[in-house]
Amino acid sequence: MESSANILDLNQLRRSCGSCVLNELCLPAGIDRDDLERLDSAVKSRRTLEQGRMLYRDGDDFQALYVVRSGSLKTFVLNEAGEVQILGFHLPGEIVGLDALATDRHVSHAEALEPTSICELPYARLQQVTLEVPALHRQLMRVISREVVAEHQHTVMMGRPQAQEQLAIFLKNLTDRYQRLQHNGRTLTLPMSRYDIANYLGLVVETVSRLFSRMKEMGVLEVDRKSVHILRPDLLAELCQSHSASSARRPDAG
Amino acid sequence: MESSANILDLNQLRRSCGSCVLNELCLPAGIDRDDLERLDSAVKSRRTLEQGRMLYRDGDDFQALYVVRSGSLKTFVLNEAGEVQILGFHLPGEIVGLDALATDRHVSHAEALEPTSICELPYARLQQVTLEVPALHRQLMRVISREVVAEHQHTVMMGRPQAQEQLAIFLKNLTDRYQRLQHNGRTLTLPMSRYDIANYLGLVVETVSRLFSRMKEMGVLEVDRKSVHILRPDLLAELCQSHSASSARRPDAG
DNA sequence: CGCTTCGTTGAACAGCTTCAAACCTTGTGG
DNA sequence: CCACAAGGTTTGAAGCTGTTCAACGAAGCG
Repeated sequence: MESSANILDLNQLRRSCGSCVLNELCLPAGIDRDDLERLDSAVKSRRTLEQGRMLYRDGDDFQALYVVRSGSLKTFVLNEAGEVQILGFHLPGEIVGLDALATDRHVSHAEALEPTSICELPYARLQQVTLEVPALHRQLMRVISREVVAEHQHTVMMGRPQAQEQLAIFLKNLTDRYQRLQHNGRTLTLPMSRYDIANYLGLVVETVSRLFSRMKEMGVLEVDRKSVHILRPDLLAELCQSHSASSARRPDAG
Repeated sequence: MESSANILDLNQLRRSCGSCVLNELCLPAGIDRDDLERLDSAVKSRRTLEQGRMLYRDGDDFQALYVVRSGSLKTFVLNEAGEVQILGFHLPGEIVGLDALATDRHVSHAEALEPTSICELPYARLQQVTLEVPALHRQLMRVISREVVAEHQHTVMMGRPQAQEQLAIFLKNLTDRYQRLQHNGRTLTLPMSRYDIANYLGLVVETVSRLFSRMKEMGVLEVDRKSVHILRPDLLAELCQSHSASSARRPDAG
């Protein structure tokens, strides 16, 4: 097909599948090998994207849900003025495309942040299989619910009054997610730009850049462009806690 | 059961049902009267909450999904420091409880903002009915997807750099939602406090209060405590547009 | 090698937050 | 019924954090 296919590493794919939502879509639901193979052969189909390529756009017909196999995506919306708001970053094993279930059209954009391999789940076929394997329905709901909860975390992050806290939570969340992919939990290569991080957090790029520098000075981490090494996970965790004494403490406890 | 039941007005309930997700759960999916009645009798069960009462709490077992019939809810999470982050306000016809599908436990709180009537959908029974009426499965997915999209809108709102823009979008969104409930689209009674609004937008209460005052001075609206009357919907719509020339304009259009 | 984009740093500014006080509403108990 | 308490709301003044504007360096790409 195209040369970007060789970039993909088979071992990485195997690692990805181990933590793939597809896996969770089947295994814990008491599905036997027969059904699993039916699912596997029926709905899987691979697809690769170069950096910067769109998986889908706002307005596209809904065809499928997608699971990231390797690489990463960002999803975002544009307003009338052409301003971006990034909704999420999606790592291997994570699902995208749920936005289109409501109206049969996508209402956001999905773009590859790096060379990325995608597992496509044509919805018509997926629906058919969930009909034949009812336990899958429940599992699919679980996966979707996780997406809802993940967005809650994004909200919490954006709601923090201190930018440093926001970035700390962002980095902690990212390391946690990469750790599940059996990466070294302390070193990560950010697939997204500073602009993307800033936009995702509701900040400007200068602020994010300064915060990285400040955290470096504090000895929390080392940064060199896309590469981040967490020197003091304990300090990072502490920065995730609020240090402003006020801010929305709960009035009553029950 | 309890005296709060008389607060509920039958006409209002009828209005609510007209725009209820349950309605959309059935009608447009080509479900016949027979199936519809099966769904209706199987999953509906009413429940009322006084102001300040919890529908569910973080950690509660997952029992059911809930649809607001009348009144309103707020959902929120608490961090270790006891700080609140409000995730959403939920008006008649809207669904809550999806957060628990992933882990079979709720990971957020839901509290009544006013005397509120709830339609409970015990998940076990709902699942059974969706098994018998496959078209319902698709409809349920639509409803959930709408929830995802609604959270995207929350993200966009929080991502705006100007507080005034945030509040304008918030008010516009709220009037639009009440309008679908066949209320007068220009007058609304806010069920939530200024604190709640501020927290939802990631601001402090003083800022929200000042913004209301400023919008009043601008002739956009009239405010008296919980009561808000939109005098100039056109101006409000304009305030929803960004007036800061910069902020995340898209680099490329293709 | 020059161009463009991304990232970093500095200085000035603006807007939101913080702190403080007063007002109003609501509910409670004398 | 009124006084008081408690919480919600508004307004003012000061401070600070993040933004804006600007410049520069580094990396990626033709």
